[in-house]
Amino acid sequence: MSKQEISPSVIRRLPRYHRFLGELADKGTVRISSKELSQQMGMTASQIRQDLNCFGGFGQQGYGYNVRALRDEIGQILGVSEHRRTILVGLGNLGRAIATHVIFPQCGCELIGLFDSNPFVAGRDLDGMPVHHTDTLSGFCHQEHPELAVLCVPENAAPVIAQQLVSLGVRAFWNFSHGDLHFEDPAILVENVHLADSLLTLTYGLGHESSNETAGGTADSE
Amino acid sequence: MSKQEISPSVIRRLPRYHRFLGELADKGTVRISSKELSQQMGMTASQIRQDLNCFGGFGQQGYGYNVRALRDEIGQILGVSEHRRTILVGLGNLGRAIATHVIFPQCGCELIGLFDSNPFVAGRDLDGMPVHHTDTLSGFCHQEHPELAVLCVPENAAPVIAQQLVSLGVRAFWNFSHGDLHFEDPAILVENVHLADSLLTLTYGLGHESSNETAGGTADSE
DNA sequence: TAGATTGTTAATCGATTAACAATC
DNA sequence: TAGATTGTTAATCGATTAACAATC
Repeated sequence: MSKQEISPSVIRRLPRYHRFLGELADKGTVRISSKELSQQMGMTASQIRQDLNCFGGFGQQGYGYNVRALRDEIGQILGVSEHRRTILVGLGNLGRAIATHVIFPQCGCELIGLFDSNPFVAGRDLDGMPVHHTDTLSGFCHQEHPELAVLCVPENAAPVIAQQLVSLGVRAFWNFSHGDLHFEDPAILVENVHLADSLLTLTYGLGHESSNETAGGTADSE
Repeated sequence: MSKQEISPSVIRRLPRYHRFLGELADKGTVRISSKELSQQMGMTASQIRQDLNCFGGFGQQGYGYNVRALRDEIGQILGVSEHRRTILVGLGNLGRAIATHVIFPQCGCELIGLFDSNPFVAGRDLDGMPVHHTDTLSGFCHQEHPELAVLCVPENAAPVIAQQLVSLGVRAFWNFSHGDLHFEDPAILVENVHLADSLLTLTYGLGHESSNETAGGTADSE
């Protein structure tokens, strides 16, 4: 119960634990030690135990961890069983892909509305869900009270729409628009996703790979 | 010239510097001090200077940095002007969105081939680029020598295709398939992207936001 | 020259790893 | 009980911040 400021580094590792444990559970693995898990995940057993103990003693000495129970505990912490009311704004290539590819319910999110400012897109369906026009955002939010918004709009539109949504009660943004979103109010959560940034770390790595044989070969990327 | 093992933390910040400086340059800003930039980016001036000095003295005492020159230097380091021969495998929702949404040339990548195992997808076009069948990967690679592959295939297919591609000379993977890719050989670079992981950090934040007023409000997410 | 701001060293902070006593 | 493995403290390591001399 006593939540004592978990570090961001730990939080960012939780989804990965959840994923690995889910796959182990699916494979029928019942128990696992921090050592085994660490080898499979490519990290130290110490770190796993340290991380998990931020939240409580999920293991049992001499035995290890129950895979399914641990997965569920972490799922609980992440909130995968919640039903966060979520809207998605901007149904270009990326927006459509996010809407159909990301399994929102598995992340504790319920996609309750899709929006686009293009009248040729609004009015149509996407996978059976109607796409509304952005002009109707205000009315929709007053009725439906979404708390999370996925932004797949152009860079210049993002801050404006985000600001409007904040005034309509949205408290968290998953932002795919180019350009970082930021709010003074620390209660408004923002997760800026920049796919190109991720690609650039690869090209950086390739660029310096030709100057090989030189350094100690510590070029691992995960 | 003397490359002395840049830390991953620094490397991951480079694309963001590049982005901000690009926008400043577009706005016509000629010079900027580490202090000004730090305020705009939400970080310390110390960190900026420390980061940049891993690569050399790009600034000038008493003046600051020339925006355009610095942007170009960082672009150079990241390799944005390269022409890495790149293929994309898997043209489902996500694959199509990546192919059309990510501006590969801006990341130093040249998309030279699209592949899918579905015969109804292969043979068609995507934005004027032909989609080949995965069966033709081997022949294609022997001729075209791609060095980077974007994987948007299902989880179970990813390791198999990746292994095949490594044997065909591919040295870097931008992996969007569920499940992490990993190679023993440290010369093979992998960047695993898990969009759901990113979303889960938001839902985690929301989940604990109700227990507000308690902690010191250090809930910033960037 | 005086003012500003870098490049760089030193101090601090946080995160990771190692070690081991507790305990199943 | 003996063996295994956790929970947790202490040691190490790396990354961030602060400070300041160098210099434009």
